[in-house]
Amino acid sequence: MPPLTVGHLAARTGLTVRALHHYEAEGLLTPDRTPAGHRRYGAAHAERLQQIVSLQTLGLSLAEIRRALDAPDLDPVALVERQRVSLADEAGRLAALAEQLDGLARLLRRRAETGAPVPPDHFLTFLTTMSDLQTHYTPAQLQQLAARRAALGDDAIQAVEAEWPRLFAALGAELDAGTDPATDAVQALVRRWDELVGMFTGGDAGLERSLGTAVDANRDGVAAMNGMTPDRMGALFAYAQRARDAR
Amino acid sequence: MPPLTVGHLAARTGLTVRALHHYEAEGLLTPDRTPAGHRRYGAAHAERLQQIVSLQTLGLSLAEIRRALDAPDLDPVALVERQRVSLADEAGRLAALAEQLDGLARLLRRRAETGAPVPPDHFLTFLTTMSDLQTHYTPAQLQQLAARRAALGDDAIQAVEAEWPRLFAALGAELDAGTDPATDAVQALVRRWDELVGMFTGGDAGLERSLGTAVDANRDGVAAMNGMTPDRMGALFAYAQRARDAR
DNA sequence: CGCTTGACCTCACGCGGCGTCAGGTCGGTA
DNA sequence: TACCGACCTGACGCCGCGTGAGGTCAAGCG
Repeated sequence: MPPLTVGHLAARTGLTVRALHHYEAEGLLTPDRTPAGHRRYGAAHAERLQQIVSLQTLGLSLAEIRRALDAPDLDPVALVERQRVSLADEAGRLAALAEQLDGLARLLRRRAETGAPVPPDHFLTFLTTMSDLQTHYTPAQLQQLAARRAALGDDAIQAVEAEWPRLFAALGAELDAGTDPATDAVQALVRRWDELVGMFTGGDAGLERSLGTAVDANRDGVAAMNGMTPDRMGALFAYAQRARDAR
Repeated sequence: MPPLTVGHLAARTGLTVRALHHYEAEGLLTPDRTPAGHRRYGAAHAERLQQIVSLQTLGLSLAEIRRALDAPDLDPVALVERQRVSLADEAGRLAALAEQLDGLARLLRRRAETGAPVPPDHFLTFLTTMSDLQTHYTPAQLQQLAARRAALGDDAIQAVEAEWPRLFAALGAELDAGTDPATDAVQALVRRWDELVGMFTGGDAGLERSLGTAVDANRDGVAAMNGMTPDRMGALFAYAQRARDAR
């Protein structure tokens, strides 16, 4: 097999001519030259290129690849471990993002189904509220929440989230009627409230605390997301707390 | 609350002064100015900044954010859906990468345990072989493989991968001894071989075919990864095939 | 031989989201 | 009034190439 021109090597590897030029400029892969200055890539070059591409798929930068290829004391274990760590970080970031997007999508679906689509300006309020809520959780907690949701399954989540508005409405009705919080009916509603929270947190006390402070710090946004005024929501929360205290 | 200076707004939001300058240069957030030209950010600016940051966490570029904030007809559903799709792509890419890194890590561990650590030059061969192997699978198949492994659990994988060298050794011994492939002992070994492959593919015929072509196309590398010469591996494969034909 | 066509060459800017100087001005305090 | 820190603008750098611009080389055809 005679040496290849850049174009042919590019075609074979699926890379671009420009990329090969770039690798040369970076000192990664230096081909031979014809008298007129055209590049010639032999078998050894092709092999080195394979290694470059492989290391690239592992997420190494070109500078790191150069160091790795030029260092004869390359430590495979350390290299792979480093990449695994940075990959894990990246995966965590993506998971948090997915968490947020899924939450947002669920919220939008719910509103669309109940005939109350989210207008653009409210949407941005929701969005910032959700972002703010997330800042109250540690990355580990976010992963925990995602795992929890995965365990519950999409349908169960849908059901739970659809139940919240109904629960708030029912409790609000009792509040307006002036029902004593110690009444069985109110007690049942509040127990269900705590159950729903429990499904979300999986009973983890740390998560429950984080949820509490997150909601406290974003009362207005949370109220808007549930279609209530902040005052109304405050009253509902207080009423529920009185019911809990009563038992 | 009086208007904030850049420095104070930066401190409050955790952004940098430079970032705020940049947002202004991009037309995203234009504060008021004092007579001397210093920036003043009021409540409205802070709110808009929140929205900018939120949209950024969703993975929008600054240009996209500007369009989203300036367009009064912003469609939340479409926006969230778009981001979810691109996120899914990204997650798929990461999963494939994780697959590769985990495979590599397992390989390295296995060699370290058997007292045959991987030297740097061999490591690069392994690496390119693994990359090449992956090109024979579709992204969907790679996710399938990852799921399969997750289902099996780490320990089972360890066990399976530790068994391959023993199996090859045992079969090689029979081959060298000239044992008839129809013999019970050989038949048992080859059945175990097929079982191990089955654990990997989950019995999926498409996956099995892909595995076959992938290995065929990378005999040399696969042989090296298993500590054999290509010839030796070819002989072993042929011997196993004769055993299968015999039943 | 010259002409055309396509592949090759080098040089250089562009992208995205800022980080990071450099060199000068403003505001509040000693 | 002098000083310090915070502010200002302008400009380059990063990374992995994409994408021209403008010129040269190689090969086939008449």
